Amino acid sequence: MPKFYITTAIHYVNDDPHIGHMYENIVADTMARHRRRMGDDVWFLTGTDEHGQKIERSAAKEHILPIELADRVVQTHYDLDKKLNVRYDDFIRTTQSRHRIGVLELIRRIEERSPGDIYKGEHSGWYCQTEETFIPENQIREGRDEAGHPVERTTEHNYFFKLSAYTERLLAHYRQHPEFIWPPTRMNEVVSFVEQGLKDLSISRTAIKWGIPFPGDPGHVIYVWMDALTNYISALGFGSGDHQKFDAFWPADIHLIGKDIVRFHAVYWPAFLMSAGMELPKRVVGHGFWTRHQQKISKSLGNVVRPYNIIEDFGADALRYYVMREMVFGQDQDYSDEALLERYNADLANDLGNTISRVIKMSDSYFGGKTPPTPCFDNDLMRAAGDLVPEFLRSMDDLTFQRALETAWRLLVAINSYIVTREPWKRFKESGADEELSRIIWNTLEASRIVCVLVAPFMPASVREALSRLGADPDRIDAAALQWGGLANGANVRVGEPIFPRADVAAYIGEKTMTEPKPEAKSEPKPETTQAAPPDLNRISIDQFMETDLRVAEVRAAERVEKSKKLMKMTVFTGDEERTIVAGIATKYTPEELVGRKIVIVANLRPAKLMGVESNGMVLAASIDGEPSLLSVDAGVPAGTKVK
RNA sequence: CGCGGGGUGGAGCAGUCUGGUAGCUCGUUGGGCUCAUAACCCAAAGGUCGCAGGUUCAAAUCCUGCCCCCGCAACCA
Repeated sequence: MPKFYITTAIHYVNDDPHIGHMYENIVADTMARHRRRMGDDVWFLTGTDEHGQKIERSAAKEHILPIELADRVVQTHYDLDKKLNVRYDDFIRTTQSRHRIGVLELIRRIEERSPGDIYKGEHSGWYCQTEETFIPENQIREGRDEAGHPVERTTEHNYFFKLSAYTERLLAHYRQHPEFIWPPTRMNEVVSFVEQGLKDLSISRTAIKWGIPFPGDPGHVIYVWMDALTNYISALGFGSGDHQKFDAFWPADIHLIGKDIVRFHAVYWPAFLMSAGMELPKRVVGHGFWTRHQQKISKSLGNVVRPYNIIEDFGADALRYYVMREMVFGQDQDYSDEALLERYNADLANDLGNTISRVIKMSDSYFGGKTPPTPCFDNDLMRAAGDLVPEFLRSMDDLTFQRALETAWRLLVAINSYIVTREPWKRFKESGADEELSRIIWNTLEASRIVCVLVAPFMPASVREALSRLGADPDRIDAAALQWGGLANGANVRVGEPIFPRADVAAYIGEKTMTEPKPEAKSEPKPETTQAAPPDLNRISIDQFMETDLRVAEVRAAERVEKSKKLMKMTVFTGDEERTIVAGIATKYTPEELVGRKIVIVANLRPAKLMGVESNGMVLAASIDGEPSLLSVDAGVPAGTKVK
């Protein structure tokens, strides 16, 4: 029996899970379920990354231990996976002892197989605590890194991994295994990155305490990648007395990850493994991101999507179907409740649900609650299924899930078309439940059954229900069940409430976004579905506010900053002095309309250099989608007036 | 020369690697059906596949150049 080992990235426990985590686990689960039903011996691993400074600090902020924070967030992942019907075989936490054992064993093997690959060196540079990494000199500006996080000058003695020695070997591996990285665009990126030459990698830290102590040098902890990536083998018992699973399942068939961490999985990880003399994973698959209004989803933008309400109200399968059907696998995709519900209505309620309900109802009323007595092995639906099933399977192998589902839906269209052409209701009136009618109805049931079996990995719960209503065995979703003829004659069918009741999109969206509960709405008002929890309502004191020196200033001169798209350099008079302020308002305002204008500035802001120009303060402006609108005061207010 | 992703009927998107009648969903229009969840079926309208060259018997697809849009970063203190 072929084995299939699939992993997700381990999720960092500094935040509750969002659509990105859900998506990754849904994809992995779907693939795992599909391989399992096709007969593979499947092992599906997911888990959490729980070490590092960010966790250490978040925990400290809440006055709890890092492990307590991790325990709490891990629980939300457990709960969510359960809700989503994500059935993993194992869940690894990097704080577990089995993981520590695996990491230490990997290091031991590297030292044994490739002496010198791990060495102690000095690492000095700008360290960003938010990113938990040293930032190259050229990316530092005003004490901050490119993302605006503060950096601090740090020197430490670290252990390094001799990544530089693997440049050629990695490139050779990519050449020999063009399928190693998917999709191909990511492969190109990685190749060009490696071709520029690799630098050795720092693999330990002394500044961090929350991690696995470095073997033989407990002042160091093992740094993120050497720690985190190893989960894929430590979870299999690598380094422990019980390595049966490791022997059976390593190397991984698919590491499913976000496109942002392809580099680590396709460069660092194989290099570690080469150094340890171990087999490399077969494939690194980088999926795209969910966006919100074409924007990257991020905590700081406050547009994190957590469609808990959708799951609650429409079921996990609705979300599972949507993400698999809507996203072209590998690319980015915009999320919206509206799109999800439209898909839900069009595909699940109208097509899948309605068709099943339609054929069951006919079978029920024409054949006394049973599947018809006569099967049929020569008809259009059988031929359609015969064409579509292999096509579906090919798409699954190609990871084109969107196309696979489209293919399954073509069979639904064929069923509906078949029904309309045959007009069974007319036939029943004319000649009753004769053999011809039996064949017709059986064909529609059988074809529906096959659609269900096809999509079972995508919507496990709904398909079980549908199959049992159709009179089929809900557990039979394997490759053999895709053959025509699986439906028994004379089995009980069951008419029931719609599996996918139609959603009133406008009403639902309206209801969910209303702040005031509808007086007559029978369901309870809920917070807006896709918005993150409202921002912290931590109030500040008046004293804290007074620390901000807001005052009126008069613009004396203004000019655009050269080569800059949005920066305007202004000379403003603050009542006692003139100073230079740079602001990102050039998209909206011209220098001419600014001069003479009275604006409001933050006067006691630390200076900062923008495009080489030092700015001493900040102008206040409201901004709509990045379009600034300056705050101003009446002309009579003198410059320097305090604003509060 | 910053990195990346795009530009395909009204909207949202496949298809581009592996050239060969331009496809899907929604929407619109007309017709049909009444078994089904106001669902379903059929048909129609609607596209110079960003622009310009080139390769080819044949280009949305390959090559060259250009234009535009969107992320990210440089620059929203």
